Amino acid sequence: MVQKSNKPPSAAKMDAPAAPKRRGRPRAYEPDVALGRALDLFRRDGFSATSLDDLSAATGMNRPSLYGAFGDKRELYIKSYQRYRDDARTAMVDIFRSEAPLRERLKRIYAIALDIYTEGESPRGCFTVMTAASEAVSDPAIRGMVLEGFVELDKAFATCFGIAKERGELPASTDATVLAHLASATIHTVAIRARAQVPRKELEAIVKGALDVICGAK
Amino acid sequence: MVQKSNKPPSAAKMDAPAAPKRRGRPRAYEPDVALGRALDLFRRDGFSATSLDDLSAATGMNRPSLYGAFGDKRELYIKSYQRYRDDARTAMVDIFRSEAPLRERLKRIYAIALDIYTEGESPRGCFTVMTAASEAVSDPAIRGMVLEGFVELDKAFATCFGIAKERGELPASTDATVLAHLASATIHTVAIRARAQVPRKELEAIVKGALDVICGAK
DNA sequence: GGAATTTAATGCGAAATGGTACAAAAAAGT
DNA sequence: ACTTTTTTGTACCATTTCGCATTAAATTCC
Repeated sequence: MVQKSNKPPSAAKMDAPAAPKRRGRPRAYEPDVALGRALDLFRRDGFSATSLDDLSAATGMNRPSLYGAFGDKRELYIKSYQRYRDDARTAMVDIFRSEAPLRERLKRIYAIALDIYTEGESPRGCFTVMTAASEAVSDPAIRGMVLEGFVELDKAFATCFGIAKERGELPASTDATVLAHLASATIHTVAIRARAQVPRKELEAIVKGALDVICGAK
Repeated sequence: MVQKSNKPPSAAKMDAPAAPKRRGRPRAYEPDVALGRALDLFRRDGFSATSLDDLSAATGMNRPSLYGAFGDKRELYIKSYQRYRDDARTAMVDIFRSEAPLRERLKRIYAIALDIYTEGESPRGCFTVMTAASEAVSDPAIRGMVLEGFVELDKAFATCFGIAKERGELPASTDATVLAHLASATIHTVAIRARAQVPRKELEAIVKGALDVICGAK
């Protein structure tokens, strides 16, 4: 029941608040790394195929601690999904805002997406797609998060293309929303294919083809 | 435990082989409609959230009968998936082969896809996407089927675009494979979004935009 | 009508599941 | 030293899960 911290907490607070001197017995786990482990499991097996025993083993926390720290299985799933989204967002937001030319920005976005989708050996893929496909979508709160994820990505791409239009990188006649949907579709198709373990080379080829159509053949 | 046959078996043998006079007690279920019900359940809840009790209730067959007819849960899932694919294929194959102009053919293909993805009220979506996202992809046989589904769709689109090129509907410089991947990506993105209950109108708008890019704005 | 055969129906059982009660442990406050 | 507070660890409970063994029913063949 001990947590080996090989993977650093992605949202590690660099400014440790100087040990707030909590009152009772100290925690034997670090919430950040525990949540990361839970996320890995949920991502591999989905919501209902992941048992609390599995989660307990993976996080190094026993069941009651898990419960106390994150709530029940559903809440833990939601928190895992939020964490996943936060990580993905922080990995991409700088690139979306960068000054680089359009094609370069898009290339970097897709490179990061492929990193996320293909890391590790067992089926990974995209948690949003996993969640959408799960029975958990019948939960309105979870479905809301998924929808939010879709529009967030669509918007990011849309503003990206809007800026490119202003810069003259795209003809003035182009519809930024349409291109954004195509760009999201490309994200989605590689996400699903990655889940089925299509090799990264093929995914990169699909991305390249999409970029040729979107930005104009290089 | 009785099967109400409101939904006709999609693969109904029109030529009933004149009652082959089976030997023992007659079946109380019709395998085709039972498989259809199982398919509906798996599609709604995924593999592991669907219990044999659920399946038994939905099919009107008790557990041992289910077992005898289709094998264990995994086999039933696989057969459901095969059935889904067969239905989808037969719904689309004629359109892929039709003589209609490119854009018309594509419009019909996507219309059928949206029919499949949005029918019913509870989350439906695409079984291939569901399966890919499920923990079942770690099963090599199932993963194989999913991959097969991807290439089948890619190929169908690719030959579609190849023919369009020969007909002069597309510039000779277009890469049929690249467009095929884009067309598949559009299928995938609407499949996922449909699962999250994005209204059909929005899905149709996404499809229209993609068609404008693929075939040239109308 | 009776044997053979195929299916239905009941229900059992071992394991797993999500969740919790409760006592022991480890720290800080007094 | 002793109380208070927080967390851990064990064990448990009720329910669900998958799979099967067994018996009862319905039909054909002889």
